Amino acid sequence: MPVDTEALFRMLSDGTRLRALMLLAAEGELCVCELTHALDLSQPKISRHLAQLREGGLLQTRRNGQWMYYRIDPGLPDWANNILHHTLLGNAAAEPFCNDRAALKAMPNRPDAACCA
Amino acid sequence: MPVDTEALFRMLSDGTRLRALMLLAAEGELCVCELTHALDLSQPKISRHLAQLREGGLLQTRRNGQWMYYRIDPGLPDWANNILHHTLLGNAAAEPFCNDRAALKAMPNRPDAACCA
DNA sequence: ATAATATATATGCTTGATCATATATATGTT
DNA sequence: AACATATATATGATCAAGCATATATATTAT
Repeated sequence: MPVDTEALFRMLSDGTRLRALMLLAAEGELCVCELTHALDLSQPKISRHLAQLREGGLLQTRRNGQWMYYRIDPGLPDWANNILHHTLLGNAAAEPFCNDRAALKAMPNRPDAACCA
Repeated sequence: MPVDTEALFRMLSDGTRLRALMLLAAEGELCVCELTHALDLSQPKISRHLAQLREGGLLQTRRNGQWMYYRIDPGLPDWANNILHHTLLGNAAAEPFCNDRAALKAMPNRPDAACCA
């Protein structure tokens, strides 16, 4: 199902989902445990919001062993990509988004997605 | 008070507010009765959402006689303007936005804002 | 000029719906 | 068994709709 305008903004209107999307927009692909660590939130909370984003057509998933990787759906329409892009541009340097990226970089024992993509 | 990212998206996540904002983005400045006619919704409902948009820092008002005119706050930060701009670009031709503009054009006895701006 | 009325807009109040969180539990992988 | 992830349920909070009503401005009549 395609993303409609109102639904996209509803997805972006929650802090947890917005942080997850910005991190994914900046990093490309992340598993649930990386998002849980970077945003410092409970795993069920993250998982639930990721499921919403997937059901809403914003994210795609890929299983790699025990890890479930999420990425922004590459088939999003241009206007939706533009909105994500400008949101990242306008906010990447601000809290909490910059802090989330720093926490991700500092995460010990990150599963290596590149090895089996 | 400045607009923060999450609050902006919360404003855009409601159909009535989104339609009002798109119409204002396209037309520049409109009074409550024009919005009420174009969106074909009750006056209290429109007025409620316009008040939210004003309190959220997205709209400014100007009284002209018995009419209250609303416009998008010219002092919005660039990233917020970009988001409104791309949202309009990506959706102006689709329902319900195109229909709202048509209904506005067809409105009889529109108050003339230009005469006393 | 005052009073009465009409029009435009805003705002309490209540109700029903939606939504995010927390906790607990289940499923799937190594 | 241990880890990663998902889901079910309950609860509290937020939110939008509808209605009635209040305020402000304009118009008309006396």
